[in-house]
Amino acid sequence: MAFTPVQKVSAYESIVEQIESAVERGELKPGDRLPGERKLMADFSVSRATVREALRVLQATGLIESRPGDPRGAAISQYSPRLLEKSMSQLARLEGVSRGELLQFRLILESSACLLAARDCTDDDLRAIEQRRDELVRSVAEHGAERFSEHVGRFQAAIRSASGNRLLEITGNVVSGVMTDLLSSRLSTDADRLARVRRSAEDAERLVAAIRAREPERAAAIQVLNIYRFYADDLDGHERDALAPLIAGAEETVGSPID
Amino acid sequence: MAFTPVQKVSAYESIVEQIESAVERGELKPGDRLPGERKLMADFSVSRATVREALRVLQATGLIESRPGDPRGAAISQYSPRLLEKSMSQLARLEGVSRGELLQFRLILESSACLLAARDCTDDDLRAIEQRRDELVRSVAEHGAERFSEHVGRFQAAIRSASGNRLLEITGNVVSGVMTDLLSSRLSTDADRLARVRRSAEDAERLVAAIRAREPERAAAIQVLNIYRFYADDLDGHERDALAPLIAGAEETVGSPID
DNA sequence: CTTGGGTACTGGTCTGACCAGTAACTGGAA
DNA sequence: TTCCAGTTACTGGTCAGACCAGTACCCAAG
Repeated sequence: MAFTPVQKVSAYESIVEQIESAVERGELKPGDRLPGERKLMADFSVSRATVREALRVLQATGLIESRPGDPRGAAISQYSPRLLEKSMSQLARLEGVSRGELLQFRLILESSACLLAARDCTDDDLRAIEQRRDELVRSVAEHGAERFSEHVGRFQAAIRSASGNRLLEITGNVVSGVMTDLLSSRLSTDADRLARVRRSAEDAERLVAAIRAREPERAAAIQVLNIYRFYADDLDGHERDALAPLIAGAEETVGSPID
Repeated sequence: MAFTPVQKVSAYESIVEQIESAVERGELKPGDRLPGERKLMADFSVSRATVREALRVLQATGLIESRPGDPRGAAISQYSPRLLEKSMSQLARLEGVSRGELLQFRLILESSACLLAARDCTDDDLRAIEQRRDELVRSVAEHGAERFSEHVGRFQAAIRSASGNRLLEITGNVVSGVMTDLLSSRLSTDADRLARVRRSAEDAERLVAAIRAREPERAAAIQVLNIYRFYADDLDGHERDALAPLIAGAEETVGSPID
């Protein structure tokens, strides 16, 4: 006969669970209002401090939002990737994930996004991508490397969005954000950086051409090479080795204009 | 001249930020202890309720752990993918990500993991994979579909771990977990399920052979087909179309024993 | 050296209070 | 009738002080 460990659920945990499951079951939808803390305290028959701890947890996990003074009470939030961002950057930072691993993971995501985008993006998607590309190219021509990261971020985000897969899109956005965050301190010399930025802008044009021509493999390969070359100088030998095959494959594909 | 919006940080938020940044700066490492709540309340010169709300947030984001009665105070936790899991399943559930999207994303992750594992897993990794495969095959032979999901989960987790990329590993684990979670209710008939399970066990053997033979593309393709076929019946036509090209490519690769 | 209480603490919860801030109501001006 | 400003009744944020059940640790008895 097997016994199960007793599990004592604290009061605030129970409240969190009840509200969470109400949201999961769809009884509470984004925009809906929770009662005020004083009402909740009566409903759950606990003190206000306990209610507040539960609400804090729900707020920390991005499930609800509240503003002081608002008589309408806390609101169920629209989904936002904030928590995913936090947990990803936590993973990358605390778990000591190396820059090489981060880049490798990003290459996987970005190349997949390009592949999918080239295969089945809509005309609207394509227009959005081309607009971002124009802004990027113009910004590089006018301001050089200055506002590059902002524009290239938007350009690549448009591609991820065009992939049609929101998991891929959001995860890609997060990883890309974490990367620029973590590597922003390691800026190369201005001249070097400008050269990278110019090459990246050219790659953007090739990439859009490949997407427009519906050449998935080629689009993916261009993006892999583009991102890799942009960060390659920051890697050490070992990290570069781990990426070598991906890169080699990409170079081969890009080498052949139409395969 | 540009003004910046004033941002009023509440007391508990300020506490959270201070402790978080102490961890990020490495001043607090996993296992280290925070002072008790009464000490913290004096240090930050706030009331205990405020300290507790801050600690609740830190606990919800997985940064600290505490047990009632422990005179040593709360402890900085070892990293755990709990938060990532939570945010991923939140994304999949709340954002209304379709099963097709989820599967597509998983195929991307799993095939990449197989690719990397086949390319550069260590002998230890390989041994671990083969052990999981043996357990899986034996379980299917003895108990049929009964404990399949548990064993196949461990088998695939071993492959992800062998990929050498922890981001890929953890993300893959999470997505796979979310998927089994979300689809566990949709069980097919027993006979049908048994057939799927048997085919999956055979694929596992082929997959390990490909990894052992260091055939990355082949390994990736086998896994794509394996997972796709396992879930294909649950998809509708539209969802299947979105995956078609991935599958077609995989079938081609698997078709050629050594390419 | 082990072991069983005792003790001094912990975190979880409660009560009751004050404050700054917001939404909505109200009534008078246009 | 429309519009604006002051009022009001609430909100969430914070504080103080208290009690309880539970834990780690110490120390004395075996």
